[in-house]
Amino acid sequence: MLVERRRSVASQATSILAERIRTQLYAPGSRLPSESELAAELGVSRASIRSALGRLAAEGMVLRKQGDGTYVNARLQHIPTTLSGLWDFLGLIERSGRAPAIQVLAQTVRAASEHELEALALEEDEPVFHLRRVFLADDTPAIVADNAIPLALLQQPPELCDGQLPINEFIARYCQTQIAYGIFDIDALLPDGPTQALLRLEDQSPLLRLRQVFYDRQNEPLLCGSSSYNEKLLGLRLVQSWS
Amino acid sequence: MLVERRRSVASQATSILAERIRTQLYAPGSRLPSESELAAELGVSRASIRSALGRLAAEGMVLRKQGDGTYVNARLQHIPTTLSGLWDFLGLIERSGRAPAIQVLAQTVRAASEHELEALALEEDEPVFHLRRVFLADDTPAIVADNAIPLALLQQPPELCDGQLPINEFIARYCQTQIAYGIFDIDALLPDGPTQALLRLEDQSPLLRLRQVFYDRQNEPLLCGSSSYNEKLLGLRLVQSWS
DNA sequence: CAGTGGTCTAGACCACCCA
DNA sequence: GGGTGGTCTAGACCACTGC
Repeated sequence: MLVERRRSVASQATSILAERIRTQLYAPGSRLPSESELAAELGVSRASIRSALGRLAAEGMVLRKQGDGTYVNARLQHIPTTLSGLWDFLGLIERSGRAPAIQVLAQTVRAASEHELEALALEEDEPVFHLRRVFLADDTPAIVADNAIPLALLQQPPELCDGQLPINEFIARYCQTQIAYGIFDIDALLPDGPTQALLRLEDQSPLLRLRQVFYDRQNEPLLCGSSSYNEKLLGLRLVQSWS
Repeated sequence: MLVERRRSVASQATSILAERIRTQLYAPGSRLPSESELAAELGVSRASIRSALGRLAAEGMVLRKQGDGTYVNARLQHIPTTLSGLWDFLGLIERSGRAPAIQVLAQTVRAASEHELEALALEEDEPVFHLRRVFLADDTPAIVADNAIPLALLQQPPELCDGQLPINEFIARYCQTQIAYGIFDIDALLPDGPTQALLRLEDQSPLLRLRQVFYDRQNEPLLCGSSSYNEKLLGLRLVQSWS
């Protein structure tokens, strides 16, 4: 049953169960088979099944009741957003039911700003690769994202990089490394002139801003950036479950 | 070594390791003992140690490198906020280095608003218990929080309830149930007059707003509410780590 | 190569819920 | 009491890293 290589058994089990819930093979509100039954059916250990159910429970897709069973959450058929999904702008737009697209506005090399010098631990006057993009939802601008990467990390000439890539894939492809973690600051602000024009905002309605710094496994800064959301358009909805 | 009752071994191990990092017994940037060594030292299985390290890694406190070891994250000495910590306003203020306090502004029973009727799945004209509070950071108002609970859920006369309690303890104490999960919407908005006055805002600077609905294990709505942050004062900082 | 973290299993016991 | 999820253990093998 579970035979793919290179993908963990627990991860495959998660996908299978999520799919069964999505297709309502396990109907909303109904009780799933017990962990032992699922383990036997999929030919894996109960620990692997528990790992899979744990991930689904963390996303709110299922509710577990000790001594009773595991139930499909009937309230969450159309509300999937996790914290890690927050920075996946394309997925965010897609899940809102709109067609996502990326428009690259600028892809340049410039001196690092003061804030970038500190955040990226750079030497004075060290250049960064600056990527400015707009994420469109059904052709309507929804997010403006600016990202700066130390030029020294790029393994390719900047003009050859594909600015359409999601930022984690961009890093993986052109910096030959992986994002281990990120630190995010969320605040609210009134858009400046250019941002207001880019997002085609009529009034001065406030925006959500996400500023982020990503680090690799060696704890070296990879990227810092700032993204402004038109949250009227997208809506940031999270699920948080306890123990 | 690990002898407390009623608290899981993995949870106790998490506390022990977190404490060792906090007190720099494991210095910033240094490598922790291997999982097997920790398991032997604490007298628990490697699985329990891995569970503990997994939680610390999710919060960014340690970085794990396959084939190498687990390292104390030197960058995160003073940046602890997880998604679940976002709704713990007292802790949020405390971690920002200020003295937290709660001021109860209103503790009343009133008819449910239209939005509350739907969110809490109430019958027409059903009353709710409404709690309006301000969270102070060093005596400066930082957050205005409004919460509505179906009156039918309260096991005590509303005037006898202690409005100073954190909302999850309030629910546990007076509704005899527990929050299983919550759905949160984040947006940005300009404060209305009363809010602006309560938070003592001089200009019309935008606020972060968190709207939430909590559910219990039976998937019944427990509470809905809205909290406005003065994020200039507090700052919302999150850590997200991958795989 | 030896040692590390990553994955998985089989089996055990407990706390809890419901009939 | 029987079945469920919650916890924990011991042991195994793998993938990867650094020397």
